[in-house]
Amino acid sequence: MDTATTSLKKPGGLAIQLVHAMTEQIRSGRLKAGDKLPTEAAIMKDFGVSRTVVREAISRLQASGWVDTRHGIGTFVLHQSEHPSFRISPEHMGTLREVIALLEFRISVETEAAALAAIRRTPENLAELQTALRAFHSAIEEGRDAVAADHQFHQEIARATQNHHFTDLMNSLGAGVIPRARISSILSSDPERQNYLRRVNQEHESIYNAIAAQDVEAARAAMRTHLANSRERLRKSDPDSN
Amino acid sequence: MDTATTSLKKPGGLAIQLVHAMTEQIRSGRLKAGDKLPTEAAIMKDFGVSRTVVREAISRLQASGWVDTRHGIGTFVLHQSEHPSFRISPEHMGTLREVIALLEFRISVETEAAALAAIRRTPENLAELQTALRAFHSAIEEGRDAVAADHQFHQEIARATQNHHFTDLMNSLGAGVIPRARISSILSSDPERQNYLRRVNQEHESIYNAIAAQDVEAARAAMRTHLANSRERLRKSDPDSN
DNA sequence: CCCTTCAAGTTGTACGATGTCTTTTGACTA
DNA sequence: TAGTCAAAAGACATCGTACAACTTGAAGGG
Repeated sequence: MDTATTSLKKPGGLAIQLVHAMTEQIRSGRLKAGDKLPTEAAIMKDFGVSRTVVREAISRLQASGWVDTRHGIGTFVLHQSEHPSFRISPEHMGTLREVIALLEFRISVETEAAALAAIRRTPENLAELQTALRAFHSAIEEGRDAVAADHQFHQEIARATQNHHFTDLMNSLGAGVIPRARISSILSSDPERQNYLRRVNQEHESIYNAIAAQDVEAARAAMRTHLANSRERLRKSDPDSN
Repeated sequence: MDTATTSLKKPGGLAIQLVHAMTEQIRSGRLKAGDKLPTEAAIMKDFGVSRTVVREAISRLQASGWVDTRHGIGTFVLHQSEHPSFRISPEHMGTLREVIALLEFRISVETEAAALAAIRRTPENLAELQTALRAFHSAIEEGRDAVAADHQFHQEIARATQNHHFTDLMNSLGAGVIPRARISSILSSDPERQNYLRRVNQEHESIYNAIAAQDVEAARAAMRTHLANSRERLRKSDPDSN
């Protein structure tokens, strides 16, 4: 009952097969970078499938970066450039020096994110920020872990920029990069730890207030202060490392 | 107001917009891993688009690894890997708005990178920067493609920070994000293009001089000026986009 | 109670029609 | 003759309908 007219079986659907067929044509060199693909109508006839399938296949090729389609002109093969992915691996966070380097990197991204957030934050963003702020505060007072709320706060600032690159980056960093998660063992005594976290909370509130007031420079400064303070607190906790 | 009035604006195609809307729902947590997406019919109604658009959007989400569809059952959100890698997918570079968003992100990273480079650059870094600068200059004068040299310059600044996170990020962005690669078709006339590139070269030299002089604030300002100018040049080339 | 069959729901594919964008062409004007 | 602009043609974008394939779960018969 298998209409094995052409060849292979049915891995998934016609669109998938078509994607494979076309990527193979590109890989093999029959279609070089810059070449124009046949029109959708031509592909329909060549492979004996409907326009729906052709369009879905091309759509996937676009999503994968193989081709680029221009309205009213055609679809073209792109130069296959490698886009190595950027990721923070936990193995790189072994030394204090590495944690500080990451903090330095976060300063660059998050100070600007705070500035943009101050301009563009929506009322919804403010509400989410306040939620994270409250969660952080109650976590401190009740002695619970505040790392998740901390990360949530920073992530919501990224979202308030309305620029998904900031969100994506914060997302890729994850909650594991919150330095406090690592030094909780250093600050052993409970009062000292609470005092430390209250200072952090205060810095968060300063950031929030600047964003709420749409004060760009204040937001930038408050975020830089916050992260720079984090860096110094780390340095102080282990002076012989640097 | 969550129903049909979730209407969207102009950029790209409806499918792209739908992809963004859905990825945002996943990112924000409204759709968690394992959740079932609404049926295609429901999405059609929610967003007021045809099934063609819905299917194309879902197809792209599949290609990007966000969701998985099972015939006769539905589409489900996949659990993202714990440390999602940060990656600029060509899918996101389709519209001018997206290119500008990326430029905005680069401003945040590279202004700080320039500042750090001004402090920490080694003589070797300076030599590499000058090499890139010369390559850029000669490429302009000889009418060759200057994109590679441009990217090289920015990458070398990242390296001069002595913080591998900046290098890694610039590496992941790749040369494909140099806006000029996309607007070369816009600036068709050769004199106009050369004039444009000479301005860029001049801005690069300002950055280099500040870094060479170890003037932190000047480096920061020069880089911000350079990227902000790039953004404005883009905006001017297509004013109705914003 | 188990097995079969069927119905409903959902995704997969096909086809035709219309809208929009770009390039080309050709008539019209200076 | 040369330049300009509008119409036409080619190609992608979106829409709507119809039907096929697949899964699940419930009804029905043994």
